[in-house]
Amino acid sequence: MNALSQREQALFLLLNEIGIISQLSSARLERLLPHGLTVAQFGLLNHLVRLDGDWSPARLAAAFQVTKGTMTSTLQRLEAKGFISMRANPADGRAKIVTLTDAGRRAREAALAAAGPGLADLKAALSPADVDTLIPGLQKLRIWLDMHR
Amino acid sequence: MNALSQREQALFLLLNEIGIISQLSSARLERLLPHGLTVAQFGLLNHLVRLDGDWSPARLAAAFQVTKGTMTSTLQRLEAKGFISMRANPADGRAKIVTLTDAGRRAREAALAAAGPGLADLKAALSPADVDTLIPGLQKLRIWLDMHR
DNA sequence: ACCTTATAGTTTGACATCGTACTATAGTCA
DNA sequence: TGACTATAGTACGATGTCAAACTATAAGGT
Repeated sequence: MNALSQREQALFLLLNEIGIISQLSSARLERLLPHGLTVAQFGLLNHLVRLDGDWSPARLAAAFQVTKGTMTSTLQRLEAKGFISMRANPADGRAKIVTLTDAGRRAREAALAAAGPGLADLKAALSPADVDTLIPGLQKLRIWLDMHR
Repeated sequence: MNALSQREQALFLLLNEIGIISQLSSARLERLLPHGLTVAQFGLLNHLVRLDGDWSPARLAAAFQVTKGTMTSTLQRLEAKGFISMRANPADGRAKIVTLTDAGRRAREAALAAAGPGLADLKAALSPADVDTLIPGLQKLRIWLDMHR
């Protein structure tokens, strides 16, 4: 009936918790974001601000570990909002170059300011020690999953 | 420029890792499932098998922490596959009663058997101690998020 | 040069999810 | 009994996501 070992059950529980947290925290964050930004869009803006330089959609897809199709869609929506611009890569006829616009930079600032309080509330849920305990294990799991897909 | 304290940044990183793991592990599981079952559908079948009794869509939505609309949609797809049946609740004209069918029970068995190996592989990623370390903190976070939404 | 393979990006169809709005039934209370 | 409020379920539109199929360009090998 239950074909899972105890260890497998623990792993199952772990992934279950992670799924629920992901869902709840995304919904929570998204409600705070301005300009109708989604979590995916906000993440992309943050990435482009922090790691300046030229990014192709393919590199972005790899960085976020989503498919190219998913990245195409998110980039199109951000472009429609005027927060990024895309141009052809003169050195590679297949590729595009993604650039953050000034409006995108401002939107990211506003989003960060709006999201801050939501994150601050979370301090009540987890102590700094809790967070430090969780992060290494989760990174291990994330890296393993990334390498074995 | 970066309006987040160090602690907030750590929390942000934590939620980021959780989001990526959730995405990768769901995609991984879904590739293994038979009958075109999705993770959401599989979770629902598991729930109905383990916790026998009568469940309304509303109770299921609360248990899975999704909206009623989401649950309506998933239940309709499972019903179309013949894995659950729904009937009106004679004691409450608003409510429905969800029941697992025999085909649903068999599909869940098959799905569990198919998912087992994928979970077993994960043992290579995390030791039992790692899992035991992660679960309490994640539960704390999940419960807090659930209570504050 | 040509053929094969790899990579970049888009499109499409299916699903889960949210939030909002809506209908119908229950329950409460004056 | 009648009005207000709460709950159950559904519908809709938007978004993210995947997988698969497709086009276009690049790179390698013979």
